[in-house]
Amino acid sequence: MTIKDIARECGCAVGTVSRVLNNHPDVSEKTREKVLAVVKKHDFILNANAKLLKAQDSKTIEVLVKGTSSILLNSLLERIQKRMEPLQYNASVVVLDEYDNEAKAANRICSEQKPVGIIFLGGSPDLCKDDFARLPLPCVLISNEAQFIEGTRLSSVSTDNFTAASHSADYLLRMGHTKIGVIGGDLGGSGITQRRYDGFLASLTRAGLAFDYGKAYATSKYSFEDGAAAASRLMESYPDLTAIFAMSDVMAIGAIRRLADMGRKVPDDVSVIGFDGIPLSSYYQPRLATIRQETDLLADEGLNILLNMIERNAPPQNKFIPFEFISGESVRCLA
Amino acid sequence: MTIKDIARECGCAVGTVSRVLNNHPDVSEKTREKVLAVVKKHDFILNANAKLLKAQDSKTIEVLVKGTSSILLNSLLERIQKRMEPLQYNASVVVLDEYDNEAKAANRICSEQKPVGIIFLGGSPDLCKDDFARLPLPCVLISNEAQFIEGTRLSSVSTDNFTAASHSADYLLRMGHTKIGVIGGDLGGSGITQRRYDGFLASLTRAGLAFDYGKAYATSKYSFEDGAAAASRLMESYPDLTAIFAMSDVMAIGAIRRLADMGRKVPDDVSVIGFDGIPLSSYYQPRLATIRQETDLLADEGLNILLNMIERNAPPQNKFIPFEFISGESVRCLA
DNA sequence: TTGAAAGCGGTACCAG
DNA sequence: CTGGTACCGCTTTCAA
Repeated sequence: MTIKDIARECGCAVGTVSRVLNNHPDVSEKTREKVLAVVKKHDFILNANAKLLKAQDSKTIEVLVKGTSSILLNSLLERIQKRMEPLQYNASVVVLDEYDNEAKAANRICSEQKPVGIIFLGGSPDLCKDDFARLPLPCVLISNEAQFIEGTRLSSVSTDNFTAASHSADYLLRMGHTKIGVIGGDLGGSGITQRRYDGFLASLTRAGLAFDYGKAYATSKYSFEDGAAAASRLMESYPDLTAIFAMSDVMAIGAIRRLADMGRKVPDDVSVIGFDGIPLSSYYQPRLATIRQETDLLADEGLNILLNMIERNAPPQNKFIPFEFISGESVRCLA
Repeated sequence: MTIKDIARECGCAVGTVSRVLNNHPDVSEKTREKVLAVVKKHDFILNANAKLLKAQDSKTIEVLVKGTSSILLNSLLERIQKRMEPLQYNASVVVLDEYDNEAKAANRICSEQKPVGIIFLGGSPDLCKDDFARLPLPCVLISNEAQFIEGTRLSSVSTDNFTAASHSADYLLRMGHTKIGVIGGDLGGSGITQRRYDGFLASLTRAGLAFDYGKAYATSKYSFEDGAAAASRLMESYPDLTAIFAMSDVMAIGAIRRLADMGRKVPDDVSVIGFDGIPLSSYYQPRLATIRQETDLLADEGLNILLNMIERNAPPQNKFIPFEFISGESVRCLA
């Protein structure tokens, strides 16, 4: 079933059918109705491949998601889809594997889908600045900071990870904790992990405390299981710690569970603080102390910036959106 | 940058470049090398739109995911992608909104992407049997039961929801609970919710107990928040219940948290049992009693069945995979 | 082994 | 307002 078949059945030319299906105004009402009737009858839909092959620009905004596993990404995605709905653009979501290069993928998608803009969710963009720099269209990174990538039409909206982490650390210090362990991702690069670590360290330094990376830092992936394992290692290398700063809620919860299994109750014996503010954090027992990232705001701002770049040719922009500290029930005051 | 540009630069015809890029054997080694060099130099990639427009069949298996929000779906998706990697097929993932018709979408994708098979994750297929019936290629539903859809090349792999729910109910009964509330989705249709409800009821009936739907059933969506709200309603309509059967772990956790806030401790005051066996269930406090669905097995079996249909023209097949009951810490024995 | 050319299903321009 | 037609980038058949 092609546009040709429809045209034949309507007794008109393919061009006419195309015009009807694309809502062009220059078609007589009579013809339009006839065509629509036949189209409906067959449930006909235009072949997107042919359409894109021809098109110079589609009204599509591409959303590139890297790693579906994160709860955060899912809520961002949901919000973006909802916000795009009433707009003249349509969203196309592409899910990338954890390990493939999002900028390369973006370049390919550009030439194929011809989107008017791209939204990046997740991933760690420092890996491939060059590929990012090559992108010829408006892009926005959501939840990753892009301040460091230059020479592109690349914006970003994110939480101020440095300040937020520093805020959490200050809270722990204020509650009388000085022996603090950290559970986080791999350091290095300009990723989120490093920013959070820097913020944490800055607070400790300001308070005149040293941080012994070797005994007080445990590396963990983004999973309950890994968070739990990291907690075990931490308790071994740093048995007298009184608080743990985890770089995600998921790690924090893995840690809390493991601590409980080791007979250490949170917050009575050990305090734990998370990061992200996922819904679960307020449904866990105990409720997690954490940094709530306003995912809806992140998504909205990201979209706004992108639309500004697309429609008004606005320059790239790197924006922080405010975070909220939730004190929860997982930190005990030693003072 | 098109195949024409490459051809010009190589001093050969487009057909030759195409043959090289598709690994056809009938190209001289010399020509092949020259073409590949130029291709590499420009990082050239074929335009997928043009390719698909032309192609009769792609070696693509389409994965249609409905509703990203579910943790279960994400782990299924991950597993499927991993398993497909070494195969001759490539996976293409399409994420659908909660509310659009997956069978219609599948029909469109069929004519556009020309996949060799489709995997459906999530959604409730009873809505549109006709559209499913129209699908002209091997399909498999994972985690949904498709026993009832006829006249299609439609297979399914799922947990035996009826038996599993019945098993949970029996467990509660054996622990001395007779006043049991239920938190679940909308009933009706042949969806998972109804199957679980039927299984639950069957056990109660077998034990000679009546179930008062009006006071003992609270409807909830798949979220912590809704599970919590449902728990509130349930405690109001059925204050003296001693156990709650929740149709998902997420609902169960929402309920447990709300019960705690109402001063009812789980399992001391109220017992709660979940369903799904998501990773969180064993990291929550208390650990959840639940039905563990073997997601990896679900994914593997689904893929196997699909491949059998594609490659050996095997008939559709509806398969249950075994589940595991986890007793956890959220149910108290009254006996 | 290679080149030339006919489509795949649309869109958009040009004439009428 | 409508029909005819040249392309979009690629694959594949047919000849050379």
